[in-house]
Amino acid sequence: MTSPDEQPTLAVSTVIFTLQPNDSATPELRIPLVKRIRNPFANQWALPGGPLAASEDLADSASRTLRETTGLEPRYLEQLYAFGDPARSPGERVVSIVYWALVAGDEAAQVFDSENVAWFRADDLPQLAFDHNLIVDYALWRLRTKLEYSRIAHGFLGDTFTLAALREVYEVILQRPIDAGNFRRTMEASGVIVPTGERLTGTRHRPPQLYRYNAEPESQGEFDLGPRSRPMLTVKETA
Amino acid sequence: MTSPDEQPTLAVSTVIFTLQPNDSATPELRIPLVKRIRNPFANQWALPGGPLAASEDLADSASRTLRETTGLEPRYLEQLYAFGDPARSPGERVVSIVYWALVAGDEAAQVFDSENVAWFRADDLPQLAFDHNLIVDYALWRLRTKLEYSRIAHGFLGDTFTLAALREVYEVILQRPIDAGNFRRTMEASGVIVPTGERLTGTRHRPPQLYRYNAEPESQGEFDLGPRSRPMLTVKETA
DNA sequence: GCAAAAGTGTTATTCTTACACCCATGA
DNA sequence: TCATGGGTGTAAGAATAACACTTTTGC
Repeated sequence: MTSPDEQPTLAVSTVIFTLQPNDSATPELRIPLVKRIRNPFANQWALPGGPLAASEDLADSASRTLRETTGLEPRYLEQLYAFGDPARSPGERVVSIVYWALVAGDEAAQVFDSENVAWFRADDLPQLAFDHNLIVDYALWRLRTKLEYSRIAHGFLGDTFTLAALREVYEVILQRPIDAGNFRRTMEASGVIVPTGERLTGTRHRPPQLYRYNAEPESQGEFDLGPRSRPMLTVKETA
Repeated sequence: MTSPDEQPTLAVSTVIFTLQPNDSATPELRIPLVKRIRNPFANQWALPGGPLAASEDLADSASRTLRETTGLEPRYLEQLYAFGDPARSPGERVVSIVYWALVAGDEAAQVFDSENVAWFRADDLPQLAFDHNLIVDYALWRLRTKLEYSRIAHGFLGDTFTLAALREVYEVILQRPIDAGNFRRTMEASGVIVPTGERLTGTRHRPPQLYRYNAEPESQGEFDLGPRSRPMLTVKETA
């Protein structure tokens, strides 16, 4: 065990969500995990992360981990929780500050799938190292909760998207069907999305309008823990 | 500055809220601050807190700080945020994990008001050490936001209370009047409170019913980050 | 009786939800 | 023309909000 007066180690980990296209009609919510190569929990899967560099901001550390694991930039990034139970890591006191992030599904397709990095279905994880199962469950709860009152869903999508695609994000994450007509009206009234004027062709039905996320605020009453180096890394919303 | 490979220091601080009875009719939202006795920021006011002890849980550390500062036990305690900007503490890298807490107003009256601890109105603080003004603002935002959808208001009150007292908590924190009739119906329908059968006498009007907080769950869909040593220290609600 | 707050009733309005139905396109 | 979602209309029901009114106490 740790000697009594030793300083706890500080680590930053990230729960990275993506919606990956699938053979079955609906996409799946997936997260990337890395295989540990040393003890404790050698050979078990764990959240990507690592010790905090001496002069690195917390969000930057999460962002870097995300980039190193997936090769992608987060479309949404927010601090989740600090986990500090003295018994959560055998042999050493580790306090983990955990972030959660969204990346666009089409970009994430199969990037960086190596021996040591793999994507798992969020609702069907193996036994993970440390308390990481609990952490993912909490992140999932947070994602679902926040999706209902906030404007983060577009974080799973590209720059433009149809209303059907946006609705599908909600349906997959919340695991329930949503009335298409009501969804359209609610979204349009909220001002969160703006029609681009373009339409998506090539479908075998009426070509749907494409929308873009509305960067203008109306910032839903969120508290902005800025300033940060990049606007992407505030608590609330991304550019 | 810090040498590049030095481990950051970990501290735990707490924003402690109370509603203190006042000469003017309405109570005031106040928080205790401690005067720093050493650099950096010597002689400036700061949030109570300190370095994390080697085998102490994060919430326990917050709870201990609270007890040492106010002599009280928290009626509600929740993690707020981890602040880790590399520049937030001159000369040394400090990551602070901040909790926020509610204590009952009548208990907090004037306890531990010494040379080095004083209670300040939450909306009228002096310039604080570090980034503590930002932290308090965030905690205030969180308190106000959470009060609207959660069942934490009784954390400011004693074991039993009148509906008028509970409503006053909402009115003072949210800074707007609330319809007494609608408030009564909403609260009673929610099942959050239960009449004790007792009435409060000694007023110069009709004696109001006393209520007690309903410990039974209906746990508003909160995620319980337990187990902890004491139920008080979960993320959601207290016993 | 009067003041003051407790407690109840009632209605207008807004928000939510369900679902019917027409529209535009590819095949 | 048919199948398939895109997109619009509408009405019932629930939740919210505003406010009038009755009740019970102390003085």
